[in-house]
Amino acid sequence: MPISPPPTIIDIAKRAGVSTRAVSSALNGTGRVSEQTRSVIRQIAEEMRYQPRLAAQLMRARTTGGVALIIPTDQAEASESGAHGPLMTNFVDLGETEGIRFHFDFVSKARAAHDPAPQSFKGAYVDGAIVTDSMPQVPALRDYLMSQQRYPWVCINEEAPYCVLSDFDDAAREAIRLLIGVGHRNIAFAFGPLDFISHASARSSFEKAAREYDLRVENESRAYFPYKPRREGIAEYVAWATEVLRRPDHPTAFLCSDMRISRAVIYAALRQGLLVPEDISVTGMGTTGDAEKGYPCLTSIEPDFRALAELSYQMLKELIEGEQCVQSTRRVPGKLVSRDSVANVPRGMLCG
Amino acid sequence: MPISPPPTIIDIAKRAGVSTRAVSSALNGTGRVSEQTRSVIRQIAEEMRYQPRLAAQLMRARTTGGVALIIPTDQAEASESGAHGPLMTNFVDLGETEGIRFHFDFVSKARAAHDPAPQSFKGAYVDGAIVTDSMPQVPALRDYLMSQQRYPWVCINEEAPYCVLSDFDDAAREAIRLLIGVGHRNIAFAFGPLDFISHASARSSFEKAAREYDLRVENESRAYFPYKPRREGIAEYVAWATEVLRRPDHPTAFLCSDMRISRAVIYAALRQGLLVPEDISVTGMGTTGDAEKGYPCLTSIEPDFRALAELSYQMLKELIEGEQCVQSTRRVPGKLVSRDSVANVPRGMLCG
DNA sequence: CTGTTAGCGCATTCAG
DNA sequence: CTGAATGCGCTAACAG
Repeated sequence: MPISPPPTIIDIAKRAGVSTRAVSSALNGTGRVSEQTRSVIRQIAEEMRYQPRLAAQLMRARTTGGVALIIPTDQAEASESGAHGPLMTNFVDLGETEGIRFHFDFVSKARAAHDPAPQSFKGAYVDGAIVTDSMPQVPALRDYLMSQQRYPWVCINEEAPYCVLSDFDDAAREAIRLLIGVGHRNIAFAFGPLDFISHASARSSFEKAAREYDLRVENESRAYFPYKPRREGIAEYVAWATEVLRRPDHPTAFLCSDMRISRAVIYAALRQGLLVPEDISVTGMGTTGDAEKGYPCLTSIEPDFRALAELSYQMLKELIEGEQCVQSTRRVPGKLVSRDSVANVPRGMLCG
Repeated sequence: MPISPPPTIIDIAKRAGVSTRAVSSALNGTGRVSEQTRSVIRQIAEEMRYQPRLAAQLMRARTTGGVALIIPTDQAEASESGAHGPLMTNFVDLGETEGIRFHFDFVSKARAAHDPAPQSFKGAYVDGAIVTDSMPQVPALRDYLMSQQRYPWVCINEEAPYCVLSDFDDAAREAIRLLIGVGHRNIAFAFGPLDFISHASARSSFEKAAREYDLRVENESRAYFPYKPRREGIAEYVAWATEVLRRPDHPTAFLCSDMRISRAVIYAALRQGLLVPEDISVTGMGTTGDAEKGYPCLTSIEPDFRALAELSYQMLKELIEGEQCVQSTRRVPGKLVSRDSVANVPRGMLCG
């Protein structure tokens, strides 16, 4: 049997012997309808499995109730930033509680090069956009966003006219306090590419905290790794960590701004017979998923994705609704979560 | 200045001094318009930055040109299945080349419990759906999909009336041939929860290949791990691997159906002074991202996400367009990709 | 061959 | 509570 076309309010109106206006009122709670007819109409709508057509609603409405979540992605490193997963699921949650349609819109470097306008800005079915980080990878997109006026947008973890940024100051302090508390004095820092705001911000937070706690970090114990795709990066991290750990007075703890660097350090340590966390402590930075995808699970600093999502949406909402001027950049503190990669400094290495 | 509303074909028609029909024809290549007026109209549309309103197009069209990619997700383990990333980016690519709107629709266990109909089935803005695996986590969704008639759907890596499944037979053979080729004879198997089709299918592929190559796998060298969330799982893997590796005649290679198990084995080995890959070889199964997010990068079996996406879309297209009966379940071979976790069996352990 | 007119589709809402 | 108008892109039917 051919599937009958979806019912419209007209079908319902006929069946109920009322006008379409009555149906609309009854279902949306607008206008005036008697409780009597309202419940009859509801009943019938239920039976016929009525669902309003989004297209028809969008035709009428001046505002769409939709928000694009724009995710710049270079196909090659699609899976590298573990942040997209948690961000998306948090936006899904938010969409459910706030009743808005989030439209996930991946824009690839290749596409942006020949047409920088994101797909979701094309059909007039969103009111604005939230843009996730990793924009340095897709510069054309940024230029386009700045140049257009129609859609308000706010950035997550990226400087922009309106943005919300992770703040790692507290978490960095906490991490260093934790390490000092269990006896570590000789600590190494390792950072990912500083043109990514998360790494740059982690660095400044760590350096600030180190100063506050009078921690001396040797220059040889500081590393800055440029961007390398995938495996190449890791090989470099391992080489560095191996080198550092060969020194007789090597550090007993490593603070890293990237999970892969952390993993590389652990690997390098283990290969020289140094156990983690018994001999060497390591912390990471990134998502829960990445922290728990290997062993030992990493004590690490994590962005507060929930808050990032909520705040960015709040800002966007203000921008969409109001002439109201909102605070243009906000910060949300990251948090340190303790797992299994930090322990007391070994007896033999205690100094003072 | 207030932003002027987006232009419509009416605005263009006025500006060009023609009818709206002419504009529509010119822009869509339907009907007949002289090259003359066509280029004039195109010019004007360009200048005015005209974009057709999706809502208006959808109103008229009987088919929407949209496809939902339904991703069942339990918030808690959102980041666990690394497959979502590669799948999504492949669908984005596909959407660009095929000119279809893919609508990513995450459905959480919680939501499905009180309303099993996916959001994307509500407003009549897609023609059908592709459903990714991990459905066992959200059983209500499956029941709903089976019960409804309106939208055709095809499953990826999950048994269903229409589905496309990864086939690891060839890759498993290749993996075992690789290991045997470099001298391994004493091999262990470790599998994740068998109620996930990927693990179950990996198991049968490995067992089949083992028989073909006359490989004897001791019963103590086989492990089946039930589903445990996150860290708990890993601790168990490590305990098992540690135990196995303590045996004097321990295996020299581990074939695992999950990257986390692989990582746990490597960790356990390293802690007992066994190097990977020099002393112990390990393979994994999963995504490129997970294989390269730690060290050593894992030689592993990977689903062919590109083909999975393409085939599932082809099938769905046939279902949407045709009364045509399509082949109802198709298989796409996974592939073995060599990285750094497999090497020659150590001299001392060579047998025969 | 080139073009126009007159609806269609459907949920919402203003004026009765 | 009802009738009719609105929003906009598409297309069958018709005219020059």
